[in-house]
Amino acid sequence: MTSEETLEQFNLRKTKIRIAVLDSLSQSAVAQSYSTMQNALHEFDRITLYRTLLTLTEYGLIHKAYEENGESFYARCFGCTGQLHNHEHLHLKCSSCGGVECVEISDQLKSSLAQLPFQEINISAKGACKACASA
Amino acid sequence: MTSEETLEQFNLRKTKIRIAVLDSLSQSAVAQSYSTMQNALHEFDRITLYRTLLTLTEYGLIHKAYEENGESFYARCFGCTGQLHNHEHLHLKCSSCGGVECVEISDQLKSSLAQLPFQEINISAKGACKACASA
DNA sequence: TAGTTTTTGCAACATTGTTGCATTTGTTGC
DNA sequence: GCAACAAATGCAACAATGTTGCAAAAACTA
Ligand SMILES: [Mn+2]
Ligand SMILES: [Mn+2]
Ligand SMILES: [Zn+2]
Ligand SMILES: [Zn+2]
Repeated sequence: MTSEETLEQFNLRKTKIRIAVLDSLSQSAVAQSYSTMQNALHEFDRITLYRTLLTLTEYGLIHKAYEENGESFYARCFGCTGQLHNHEHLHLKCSSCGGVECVEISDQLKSSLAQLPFQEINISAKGACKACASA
Repeated sequence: MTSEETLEQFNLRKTKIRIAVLDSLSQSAVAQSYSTMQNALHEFDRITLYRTLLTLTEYGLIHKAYEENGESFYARCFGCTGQLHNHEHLHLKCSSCGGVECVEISDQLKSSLAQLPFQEINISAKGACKACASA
């Protein structure tokens, strides 16, 4: 599904920056930092980017995968809603390249997490990302 | 063990702000935000607080329990080192009062986490904290 | 207590978060 | 396509935090 179709489906106006952000995150294998996106989308105002990220997060189209020292990383969501955000994966911050990626987790871990009486459970970890581990 | 004794044990100089920070976090049942600590310790410079938190974190005496929208919460560590930080608990951000607390996790979840090939695994969740849930 | 090392306080700057408001853009009905 | 309306954008403005350099002060050691 294209980014335009996705926005339509969620009754969101199809604006340039929303399409650009969704396109960018959909094509990216890793999460993107706010500053990276700001550089890539420098034709847009940073406040507009800020509000775009808020809106897309609110509607469950993207999620903040990681935040450390004021640096936030965003990734495309698949099957999330604004209400329920229990990602069935963890967020790995690579100690080598600094990148952030979403990593699948075991069924055992999933079921352990499912028993917790909380919402928006988020696991983050540090280690070598796929690219750096295989290099 | 007093904060002074702890600092001594780690070969850290016993400065006023380090003692104050350790005292404050040791007595607190919940994690404290940077701004809360800054207000409480307003007799110290904020950069000094910033560096104090860095140092105490580096030595494994405290840990950043939660960070969101640039707001960081710190809590006392028990049995951590600067190297190994796999907390066997999760960090709950209360949707009601906004506080952050460290919450024990099940043995099953612990063992699931132990199988992950990563370091510094951190689980955060949102929900009602102990105080707000019982109110 | 004197000398050495570390820490602090302050200046300085960058980045990000956040809101208000006028202008522009997207959508809908004609 | 065009007008009208609602929503989003761009810009100003400000607060908060992150980060480094450096001189003065404090902590430690002999
Ligand atoms: Mn993710
Ligand atoms: Mn904790
Ligand atoms: Zn990597
Ligand atoms: Zn609470």
